[in-house]
Amino acid sequence: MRLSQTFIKTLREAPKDETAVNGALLTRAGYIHKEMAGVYDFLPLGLRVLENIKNIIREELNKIGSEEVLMSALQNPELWERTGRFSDQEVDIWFKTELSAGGVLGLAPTHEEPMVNMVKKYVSSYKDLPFAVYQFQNKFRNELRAKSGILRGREFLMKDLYSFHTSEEDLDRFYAEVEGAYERIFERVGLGDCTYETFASGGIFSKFSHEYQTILPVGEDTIYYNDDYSLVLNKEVFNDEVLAEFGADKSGFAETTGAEVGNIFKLMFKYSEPLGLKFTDEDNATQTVYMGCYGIGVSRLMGVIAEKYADDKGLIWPETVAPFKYYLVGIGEKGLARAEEVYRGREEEILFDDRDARVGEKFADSELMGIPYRVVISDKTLESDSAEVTGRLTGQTSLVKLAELFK
RNA sequence: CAGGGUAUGGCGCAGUUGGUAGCGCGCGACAUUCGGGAUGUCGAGGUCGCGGGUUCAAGUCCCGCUACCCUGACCA
Repeated sequence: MRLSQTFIKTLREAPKDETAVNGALLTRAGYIHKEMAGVYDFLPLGLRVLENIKNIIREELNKIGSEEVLMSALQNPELWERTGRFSDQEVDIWFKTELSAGGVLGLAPTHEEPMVNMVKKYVSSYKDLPFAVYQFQNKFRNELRAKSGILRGREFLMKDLYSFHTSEEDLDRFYAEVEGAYERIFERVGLGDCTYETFASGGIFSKFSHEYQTILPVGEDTIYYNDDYSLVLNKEVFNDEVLAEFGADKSGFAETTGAEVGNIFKLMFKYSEPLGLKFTDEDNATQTVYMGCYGIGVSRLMGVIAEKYADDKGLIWPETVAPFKYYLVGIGEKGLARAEEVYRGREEEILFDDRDARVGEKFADSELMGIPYRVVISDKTLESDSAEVTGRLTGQTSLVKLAELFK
């Protein structure tokens, strides 16, 4: 991508309504644009990061045999009334809207009901099970207070996966596979060493759920961990009774804050029962489908990575999610001409700063945007037929022969 | 939702005792520059969140509203 052709411009100062690190930097660097509290647009660079994260998630979920779909945001109240979840008393974060001909619709805060309802049409025998379906979709939640940039929005991108089984054993089997996939996902996006599977309240349908918490100062959850992080618990289940189950007590645990980037549940019959998702087993008996659901807050994940990897100069994207791998700067007539040649054919991995601007500004922007490698070609570097490559994370510079630049 | 705070050119800010707005960045033109957001000259751009009120006169005082931020609560 050529910087001269994008409509984005970086800002020296963050708007004063963006105080969170992720919101301030992502806005300054031109990744996101705020529409209103908790509602953001993703600009070309931001969308690329989002897509990179999505692709990592997609790869790992496909690997464990789940299928991607895309469901609607508009919801039919009748369906949700069957589980009692359309009531504002039961679920107090609904956005509701009206049909012009009369009648209410909801904007989906999650998708258990429509997913079960959709799947019902295709499931009748044990031979149809198991399977798992997921989507990347914008969720709408009427939060009382949106905050912290894209960490907690009213409209946000979520990956939600649902699995369907003939037995609890099979549900457990798949649940473990998801745990493995999640571990790989967080590892790949660069949060592997600070994200922990955490025990949290499972609500009324299971003893625990698992949350994936990334240790982060601005995280909203309070979590407790032991010496080697082998046991991490959300504050909501950090009590003597629960600890006893793990043969532990409160001593030896330290407190910190985390951002919930994922959450997985064994739903069992919570939705399949009221919505009538049944199957016929080998003995011709009618049984209820076992379910699990597994979420990842994709846009929040992007915000968490931005928070985690940043310094006083700006963002520092891990290569796996960076919008571009290289930030190319040509200096002087020869340097510029050579940069043009280098750029050609690599438009997808190079962000070419071909603007008529001074190098200082270009360098500052490359750092603000957090592109992993800055490549500079100038008279000086051309003397040795090389380019200067500087790592954003390390700050280290080295001369690399042009012929070996991308090897 | 409770408490606190803020609303003035695209962004960040200033505006004294009420007398129809000023700075930095950014933007346009020209010139000199050109490996760390350069310098100079000229120029465009706001009627001060919205609605009412007081007054000869309101960004500035009064009333109401809205939006946004922070802390907490909430988070199915």
